[in-house]
Amino acid sequence: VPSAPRTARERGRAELTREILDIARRHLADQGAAALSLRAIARELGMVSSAVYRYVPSRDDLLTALIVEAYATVGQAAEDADDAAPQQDPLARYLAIAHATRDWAVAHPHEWALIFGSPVPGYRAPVDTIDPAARIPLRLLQILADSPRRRRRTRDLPESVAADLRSLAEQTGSPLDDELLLRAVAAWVQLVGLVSFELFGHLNNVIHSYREHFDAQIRGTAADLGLVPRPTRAT
Amino acid sequence: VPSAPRTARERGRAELTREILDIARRHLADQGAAALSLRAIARELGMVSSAVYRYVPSRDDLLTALIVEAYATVGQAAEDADDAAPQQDPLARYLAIAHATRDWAVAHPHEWALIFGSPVPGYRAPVDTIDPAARIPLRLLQILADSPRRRRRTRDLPESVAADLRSLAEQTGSPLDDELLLRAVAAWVQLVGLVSFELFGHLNNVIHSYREHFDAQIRGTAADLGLVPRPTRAT
DNA sequence: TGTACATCAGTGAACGCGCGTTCACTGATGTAC
DNA sequence: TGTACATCAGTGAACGCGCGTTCACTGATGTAC
Repeated sequence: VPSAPRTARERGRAELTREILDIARRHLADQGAAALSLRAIARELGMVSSAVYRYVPSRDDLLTALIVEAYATVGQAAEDADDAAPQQDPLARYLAIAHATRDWAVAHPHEWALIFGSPVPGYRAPVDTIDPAARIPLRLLQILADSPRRRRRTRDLPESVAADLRSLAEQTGSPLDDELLLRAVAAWVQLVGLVSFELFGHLNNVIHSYREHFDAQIRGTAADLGLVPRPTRAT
Repeated sequence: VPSAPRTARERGRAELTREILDIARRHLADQGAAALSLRAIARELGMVSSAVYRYVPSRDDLLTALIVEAYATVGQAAEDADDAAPQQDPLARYLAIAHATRDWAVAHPHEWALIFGSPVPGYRAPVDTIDPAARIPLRLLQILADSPRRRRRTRDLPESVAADLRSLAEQTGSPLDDELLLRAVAAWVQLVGLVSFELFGHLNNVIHSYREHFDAQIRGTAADLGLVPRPTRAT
């Protein structure tokens, strides 16, 4: 962990590094990941293309940084929305996370495609992306854990699936039973799937009120998960 | 509709056209859509690159053909599986379609990514892709329509969502009510979402028994949809 | 059946464009004595 | 405070690669009389 930059060199380096990331982020947002090019970034900086290599080891590393950043920002948006919701109202929290995620995606479609679309050809996600990618699903698990649970009939799951779910529970310290864990995974898949369907055009000509449809679907799942709204008291 | 080819020229043309599509399909399967190149195809054919333009108007048209083909083959696989299932058993039909879809995707990951991943940059899907893309979801609607329905409490949906669903019912001639239509859309999103999560690596380190997990999730949704297994009679 | 003409497949060259990455270098900035 | 040396940012040229698409052309195949 380096301390605050001192020398002019260090300050310049920090600033240029930031600037490169800014430009890369903008190019990604405008054109998508495939169009991301170190030469284009250099051009915009008024530098020669090889100079960028003083700041970025390779195009793949830059892409990795953008992926991590995308996961981090959408995760942050979701967490902020969750924190701003009434903590005793699991339904409100669930809706807050879902809508914050969708709102971010609608505002940053190429970033969304980068992290949830088809993997970039020839690119393999490094370990750094695992933790930031887990932020939203972890919150979903927490909401379920914080929420009052009614007993439900548990199905018989194959041993292999139950093992995967037990291991998930251990890794996340979740108190949920297999049935709820399975539904939690489904909820996460649904959240991402709904947003991707919208952004990738798979609901063209079918759904027009995207936000309302999304809301209805998410509420349906919340009900299936047993998340109930806090009782409103009449005044 | 041209009749069966007669002249040597026509036969040659038909064969080469087929060959180009074969090679394109193979390149797509091996390397993904981004790596698809007319020059590479020409090279493999032992032709000069410009010759390919006698058979294919442009790279985008070739890509469109591959997209349509991918939708058609996965749709066909799903329909075949449905047709092979006992028609009076909606659960069996639902499972058959789901697994056929997943099996195809696992066998053709790049094709799957082409149709359900992020849209290819700079490419806009033409109208030709709409019909083939609708085959599987249409089957899902049919299964639900063919299946005995129990009354369920319908939620209050916003007018805009209800309108979208009514219009969907009209376009598909479906007798389902809003609640079931909404759940049918959710089921379709889930099916694609689960497969994409598996193929795109979003369940890495979480789920290992993909097939069993998929099966469990699909069965859960089938139960929520009210699809019941046909009662087995003891012999 | 034979000839004149039209069709069309495939060639070869070119246009114009882009990219990631390496490497020897100059000159400015920073550091140690 | 001043000098010698080390560090490092940015240059410019190059390597080696790829792509889609157009266009004038030759020569083979097909067709109409």
